[in-house]
Formats: sequence, C-alpha cells, structure tokens
Amino acid sequence: MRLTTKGRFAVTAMIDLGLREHTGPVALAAISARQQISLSYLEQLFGKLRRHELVESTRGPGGGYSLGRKADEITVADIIVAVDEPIDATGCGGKENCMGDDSGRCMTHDLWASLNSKMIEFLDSVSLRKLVNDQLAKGISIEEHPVKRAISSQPVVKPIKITAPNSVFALGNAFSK
Amino acid sequence: MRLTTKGRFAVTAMIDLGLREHTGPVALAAISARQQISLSYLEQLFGKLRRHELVESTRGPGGGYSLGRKADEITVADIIVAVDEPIDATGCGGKENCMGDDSGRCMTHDLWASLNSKMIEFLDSVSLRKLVNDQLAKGISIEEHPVKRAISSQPVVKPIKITAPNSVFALGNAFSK
DNA sequence: GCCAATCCTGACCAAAACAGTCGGCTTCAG
DNA sequence: CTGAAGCCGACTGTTTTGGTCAGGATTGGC
Repeated sequence: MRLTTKGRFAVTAMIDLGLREHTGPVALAAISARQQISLSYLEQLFGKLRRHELVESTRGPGGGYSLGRKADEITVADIIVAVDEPIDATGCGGKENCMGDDSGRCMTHDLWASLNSKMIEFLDSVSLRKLVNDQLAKGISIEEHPVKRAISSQPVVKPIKITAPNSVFALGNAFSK
Repeated sequence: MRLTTKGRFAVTAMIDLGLREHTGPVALAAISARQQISLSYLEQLFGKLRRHELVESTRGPGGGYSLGRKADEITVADIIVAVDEPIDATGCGGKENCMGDDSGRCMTHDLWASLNSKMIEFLDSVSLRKLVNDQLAKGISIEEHPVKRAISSQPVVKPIKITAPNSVFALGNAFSK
C-alpha cells in the first residue's frame, strides 16, 4: 500500500465524478479543468480505474466516465490500489523465509503486513459516498436546483452543461483538526 | 503525508529499538543485520529521526541509538513525518487561491487536506508502544529471562550483548486479515 | 457519410524520490 | 592510541511521478 499524490489525484477525480453522478458521463477534459490535473495523466489514471471496474466509459461525443458501481460500494482503498497497483507490501518479497536459512521470517514481514493491513482496513472504511457527501455538506450545489429525483437506474442520458465549473466550491479552510 | 517503504524501514527500525528499550543503546549495525536494511541507509534515516528528537544517539564504542522519549509518546505518524519530511500535502502548493483569480480555492486543496488529516489522525492513534507490544505478544523474548523490573527512568546503563540476534523472531504467518 | 468529441493506447521524457554506496570525519571507552 | 560507533556529504543507479505527444478507435449529430 503506497500513498502518494497519484492516489490523491485518483481520489480527487473520483469525487469529482461522484459529485456529478446523476448528470450523465463526465468528460475527462472537464475534470482536468476543474481539478487542474493534466488531461493525459487523467487518461492514464482512468485507464487503470476502468480496468479495475471502478468507472465505466462512454465513447463518442457527449461521452465520458461514470462510476462503475454505486458510490457507497467504492472505497478509498479500492481507488488507491487501482492506480498504485504493485502493492509490493512486505519488502522482503513476500516469500517464505527472507533471511538466510532456518532463521525464521524477518520481522519486517509480519510487522509491515500488520501495519499495512491496518492501513487498508482504515482506507477501506471510507467510502466514496462519504467523501462526496463531505463535499456536498460544505454548501456546494452542483445542479442549479437540486431536484428530488427518484434514484432509479439512469434517468439522465444527455449530459447537462455545467456553466460555472470552478467557483462552485466556496470552501473555507475550516479543516484544521 | 507520503507512505512508502522508506517510512516502513523507519517504523521497523524504531520497533527494533523499542524492543530493546531497556538494554542500552542499540547500534545501527545490529539493526541493519536483523532487519536487512543497509547500514548507510539507516544512518540517513536515523539522522532525520534524531533531528526530530525521536531518538537519541550515544557515540563512541558501546554507543548506539535509544528512543528519544517513551514509546507510548511516539506515534507512527511522528516517525513517518520525520523521514518523509516534505509533506507537500495539497498539491496546489498550499497557498491561498490555487486557480486563477477570484475563482476560490481548488477543490483539491480542502479535499485532500481532509483525507490527509484523516490519515494522520489514524497513524497518530497508533503508538510505537502498541506496535512493540504486538511484537512481544507474538511470543518473542528479547532478554533471556524477562525480569519483572520496575519501570523507572533508565535502570540499565551498560549495553547488554544480545547474542542471538536473528532467530529470536519466530513469527508465524498468522497475520492474514 | 462525414465531422468532431471523446475515449484509448503506447511511446517517450524530465525531474524527483528511493535505496544504497563510499569516503572521510568526530567522539569516546578501554 | 586504537577501534567502535555515530555523523556527514557527495555520488549513483533505478524506479516512480507527472506529463507530453502522436496517433488510433468509437460514436452522436449534421
């Protein structure tokens, strides 16, 4: 389990996607503009996210990406593992005895496996839904008048133009501690 | 907050140190041999750990490193932050407005700050003491006959030679899940 | 059928971080 | 004095990061 800016980008992009869950496919170009991530880099990341079935793609004009499953069934761990794949983990290769012969396994093995599983456990307890709601709770309105719509399959087919892409996030810095 | 093998090495080494808390200074060469980490790399890491006052050094023969404060006052977050210092964090530089002019802060800023603080909060809740105890609970005996000694300041001054450095860790792989 | 928007892929790249080496130094117990 | 240890800075090879570029493939709308 590695944790770098790469994972952050992926999580950020996924939240952006989650926030627009009900407005049809979201183009990478839009995410790129909003989140200030290079388009090509996003393409790489979403390639991985798609192969891990966290997102689905729609090609052609009006296309884009949408969540591969419901936001509460996607965890931060899912996302990070998807983009940071080679979870090399234990350092000693994960093989049986990492010292010499009969000296038993190196401490590092079980040690990090332990800490690592704690980390994953934690990141697995945070769902994308939660993060999206956190953002929504900060007073964001994505749609002009948030319609009380039935949460059916895919009611919206046509993409809805969002005209004020950036400044909708009037977030305070109130997240100290 | 980055999380790589570098941090793992540091945490591992610190646990090794914690396990020998009452046997005087521990030489890096010993840790290097037990944990299979290159000596010079350890020197770099401990340089940082020392500057963050997580360890104290004793020079000269018989010297080595000991914990800078009690093991329950050192958290995993402390260690990782110490060796992975430049916590670049928000990606947008951490400055005020990261977009253009009056478009407000980019989502990434608060977003990752939020996730990041959750991570730190978690890693901060795991003390070195806990990790050391986890290892002890696995049936390790560092000292030949674990003396029921009063937990006073620093009862042992002279280093005690530990003669069976490696095979003391007879750990099962029982840490699946 | 064409066009343009969009995803998709692979090659390539500079810069940084990682992991480690090396040589030389300072300190200090015996 | 000698040798064991910490200390320090320079250097190096590899991998990862974050990104660019050039070209497909797919498909809705005209």
